[in-house]
Amino acid sequence: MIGHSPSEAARLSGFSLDTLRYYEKIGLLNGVSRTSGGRRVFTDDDLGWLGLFRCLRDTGMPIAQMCRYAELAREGEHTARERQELLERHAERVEEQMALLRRQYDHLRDKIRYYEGVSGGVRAG
Amino acid sequence: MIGHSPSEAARLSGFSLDTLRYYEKIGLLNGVSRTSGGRRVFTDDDLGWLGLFRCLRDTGMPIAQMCRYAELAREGEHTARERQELLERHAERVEEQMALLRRQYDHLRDKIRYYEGVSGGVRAG
DNA sequence: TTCCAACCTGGAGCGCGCTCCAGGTCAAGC
DNA sequence: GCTTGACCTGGAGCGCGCTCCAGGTTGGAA
Repeated sequence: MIGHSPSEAARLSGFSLDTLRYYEKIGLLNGVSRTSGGRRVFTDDDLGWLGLFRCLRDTGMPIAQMCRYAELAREGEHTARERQELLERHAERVEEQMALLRRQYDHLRDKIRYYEGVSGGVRAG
Repeated sequence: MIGHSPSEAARLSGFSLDTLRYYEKIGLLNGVSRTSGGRRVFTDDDLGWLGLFRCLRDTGMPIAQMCRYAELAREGEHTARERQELLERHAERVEEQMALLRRQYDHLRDKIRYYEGVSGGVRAG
């Protein structure tokens, strides 16, 4: 539970320093503690949140929705169901996203296969 | 080989009218023919290109790179190898993208599973 | 004590990919 | 001929998610 410096938090989370500050500024990251000199100290719990944000961002969740989730979590245990539903709906969108990505990847592979064949008669690129 | 109206092209390609015009403006879509009155007529070949652009966009290729590809295609058959390599490199990035997406999806599902368990002791959201 | 790298703040700026708008033209149906 | 809706152009504007900047502070090492 020793704190982490901003640069350490950046390294561990994969977010830039500016992004960490930005996340705090918009209220996504809440209550990050400070040294007496005013410098941020990230706890393991903060890093846990950052890990979640990393997951949600990588799967395409808009920041506004992550803010909503974080806010719910701050409101306490009685919002657990709503948070769960939020994540569930997101997971469903991710599934669609994965399906689309796979379909288009297959198209792309087909296209490449045309090029691998004899070099004649390829249309539309 | 009958031409398609702009709105038809939009419907068939899934791009908006504005996007079709934008793609032509930046030179991604090239040489779209016109009626005597100045209105666009999209050929099946144009739609083929739009289908490719749809595939590439859905898989996250930046527009600049699609422009590069289209330009190469215009230069003729001798750029076939370079185009193939461009697509191949893109396909590899898509594979990484899919792997990341799956990993993060699994994390997300883990997270949801915590909520499905008893409602106690959940950290970081 | 002095140095310097890491950190702080508020706010402006940016890159991307569209999206919207004003003001005008075209053409099919009545 | 008139209406109406689809279309045209050039250019401004937007939403997102950062990213950068200026100018100042902090704090550990030499």
